[in-house]
Amino acid sequence: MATINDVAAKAGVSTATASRALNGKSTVDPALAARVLSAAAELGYQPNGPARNLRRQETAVLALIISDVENPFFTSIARGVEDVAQAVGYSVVLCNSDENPEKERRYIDVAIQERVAGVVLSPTGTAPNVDLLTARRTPLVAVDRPLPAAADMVLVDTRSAAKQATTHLISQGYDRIGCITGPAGIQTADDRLAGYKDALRASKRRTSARFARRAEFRADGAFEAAIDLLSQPDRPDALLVANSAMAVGVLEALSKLDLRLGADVGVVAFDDAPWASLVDPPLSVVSQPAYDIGKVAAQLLMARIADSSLPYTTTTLNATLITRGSSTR
Amino acid sequence: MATINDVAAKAGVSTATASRALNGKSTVDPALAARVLSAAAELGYQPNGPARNLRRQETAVLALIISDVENPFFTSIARGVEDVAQAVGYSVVLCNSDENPEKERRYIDVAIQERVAGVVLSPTGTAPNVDLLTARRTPLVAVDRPLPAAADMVLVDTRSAAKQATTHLISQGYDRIGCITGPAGIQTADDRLAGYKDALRASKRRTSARFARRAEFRADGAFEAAIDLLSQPDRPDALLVANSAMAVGVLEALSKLDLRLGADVGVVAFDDAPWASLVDPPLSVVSQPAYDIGKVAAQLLMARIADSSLPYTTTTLNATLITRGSSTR
DNA sequence: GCGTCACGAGTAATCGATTACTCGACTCAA
DNA sequence: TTGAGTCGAGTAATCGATTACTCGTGACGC
Repeated sequence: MATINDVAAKAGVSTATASRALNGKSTVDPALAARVLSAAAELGYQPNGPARNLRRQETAVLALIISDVENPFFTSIARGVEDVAQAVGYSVVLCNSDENPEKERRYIDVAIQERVAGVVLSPTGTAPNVDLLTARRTPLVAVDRPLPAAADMVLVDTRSAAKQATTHLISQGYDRIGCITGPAGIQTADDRLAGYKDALRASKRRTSARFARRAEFRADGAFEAAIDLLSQPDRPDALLVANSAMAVGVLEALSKLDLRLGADVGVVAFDDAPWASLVDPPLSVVSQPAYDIGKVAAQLLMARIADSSLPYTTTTLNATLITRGSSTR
Repeated sequence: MATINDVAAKAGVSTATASRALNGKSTVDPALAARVLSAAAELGYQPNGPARNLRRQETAVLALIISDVENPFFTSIARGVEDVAQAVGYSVVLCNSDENPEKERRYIDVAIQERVAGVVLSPTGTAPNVDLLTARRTPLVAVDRPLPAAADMVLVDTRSAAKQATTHLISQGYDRIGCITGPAGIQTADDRLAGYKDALRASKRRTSARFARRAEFRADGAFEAAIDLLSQPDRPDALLVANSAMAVGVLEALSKLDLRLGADVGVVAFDDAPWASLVDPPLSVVSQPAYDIGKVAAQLLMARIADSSLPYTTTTLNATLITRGSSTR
């Protein structure tokens, strides 16, 4: 593969001049620069990234480590990050930690080793993973879930959204409201449960552990949980569901138990999936501004890359409740 | 950030020995190796990727360039690629070309510059983009869509699946069958249309351009197309839809036009989305083995990285028709 | 007892691009 | 005419890790 030396030789200049010409630096005779450029084109020269990065001690690559590529919420974030990054000439590499702290650590290691310019992370692991980054002053923005560490964060007011959704269910006349949320320790899962309890408490209802269940953020776990909840003698008559994959499981459970969505069991789920309005009745959802999360995160990251002394900020975006038929009797 | 020299100095050995110890090479006194390892741990040493890659002239990173991160079909492929890569110690970086040849080229450039070990590509652009890779003998596997170039490919027998799905609709008594597929020039879109026509021809029906529409592989385009098709005086009584995002648009159109799924308009869509069985009646689909595509692609890529002289192969996986209520009157 | 060999460890070259420093040529003003 | 200043281009150091080659030590065989 052609190197810059080959280009320089072919153009009859020194490597230094070739480098300057290729990078559009000020001080090169236009005639020489043209010779260099055409030599480069002829040879199909592509700069050697590792060599350049080694010398420059910096890269124009951002790592985006998300906890689930198959979750549309995270892929929307990805799109937001990417749009911003592209606009300023950065590339984004997406890594899938799969809610697995070990995989997360591996990708953080890769990010550090490749000396990426910055990292956007939806943290699944615990503090030690993140410390690897902060210890090296790698610019970092956490999305979706807060971090104890010193870092910028972009979050959603998920707790109050959960409260609002639950209050909505109460106002619609549902009485025994349950909640299916994600694993303990995942902040968003805990927040949604907390918001749910906030609403019950605010309306002077007793919160009962019998009506709350946890499962992986997936359809099958939610299915089991819903079957379990809805098979109780005094089953819940409404459910708050913590994301759209879980909503699939819940709706399957309703259908299996022959319960009517809305009429028998009201449902509000987090994440406005494209299919939400296709089910009958249409599904009420809490819509999260995923794309904006990514966008804001990328902007914060770019700012911090430019100036590492910036104070750390936490941006909280609003989720909005979209009521449809599934939360009305 | 600590370098290998710092580690060597701290352990009181030469950099060469430090390097050998850190890489677990044979010929190092265990005592020295232990000193090196503990020095490295103490300093929080992380190798400098660019330096290592520069010297080694190779990386343990695969690039996966897909045309739409928000399409579950592609994220399933991603998961397949990643599982295989992880198992053999490679990392995967995901790049989103967004069906945009220009973005695709940019990411291919990045892949070349970073000297990734190999590329898995769902090609959206035209030949020149890919030539950049083949000219440099970068191992390449094309997925989902064929490539004129010399490369391994992993495809789906999408044409015959489309034929089979259409034949199924015919056998269910639908008479005027339409097709909503993706943009011209995208092979899978063309194949699905071709398979659809194959079936019509095989049953001695006239294929009519009036019943075929193209749109972006998205819900909104398919919505328009469906509205358009179904507003005709002698509207189709069944539709073959080229992917699950489009299916969302089609179902929205049905609902808007007050047509009953199945009874008024039979539908079979490509991709078995998790929500397909939640709509009423459940949606019949052509299920593609996305995860396996990714898995096979990664295996082929690893094989070619190990031995570049391997003959090029094309693997065609089978899609399976899953009939549910939406294709029965 | 001496030469050979094996082995562990160090020295220094190397990967390719960038850039500090240097050098020569030329301009312009005194 | 000459010295200061400017500008363009080349030389070589540098980034950090790997590794070919070299060197010294000690074991072993003849």
